[in-house]
Amino acid sequence: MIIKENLLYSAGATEEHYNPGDYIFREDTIPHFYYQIVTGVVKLNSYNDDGKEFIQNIFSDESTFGESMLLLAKPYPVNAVTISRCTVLKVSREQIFKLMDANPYILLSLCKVLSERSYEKNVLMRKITSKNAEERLMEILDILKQSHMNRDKFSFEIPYTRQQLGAFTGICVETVIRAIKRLEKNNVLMIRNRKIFY
DNA sequence: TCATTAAAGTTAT
DNA sequence: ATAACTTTAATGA
Repeated sequence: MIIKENLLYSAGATEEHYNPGDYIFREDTIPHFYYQIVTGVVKLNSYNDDGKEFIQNIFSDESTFGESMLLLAKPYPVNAVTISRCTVLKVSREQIFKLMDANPYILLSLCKVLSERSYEKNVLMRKITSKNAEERLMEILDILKQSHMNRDKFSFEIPYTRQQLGAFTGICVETVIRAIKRLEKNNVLMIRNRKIFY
């Protein structure tokens, strides 16, 4: 959790409810709010000229998203779309700036979040330059697993569909499917009723 | 090696 | 039932 919920409420936070597929904000619009997920999963995506989706990031419970654009007051370069039912706290830009003024540690934790995001992007960019789809996929599986604790083989259920993995890596679904099957043959991962365990 | 297209199978709502 | 997701196969860059 980046900012305590009661603090957000004291800053006039409103609780927003979304159904899967709802847009929280759209590309090219100006940010006016700080968003923090209470429950649910949100993706940041964009579409290329062919209409192919590219997922930039996926966030779930207790994380904030779109904060860098809010601070900069630059138009969103991505859409925020809910993947599941979501409850999200929403605080106006003015109020969140007041909060940061009054609570230096909030500023600090925001800095930390931004640094983390930047670091993750660097790692991702570095890894995603791997040659073939199979290796690229393995790299992002590694990254995803790092966020959850258990290091054991096959202990981590990938919380994404093959389509989402494809949109996340820029690989088409069919290739994801084939690559994953090959990885299963090589004992890198395990498939149990269509769920991927890594 | 991989994207694309098409078509069919499976699961979730 | 319908939509969403997965799978297989053929083709071409």
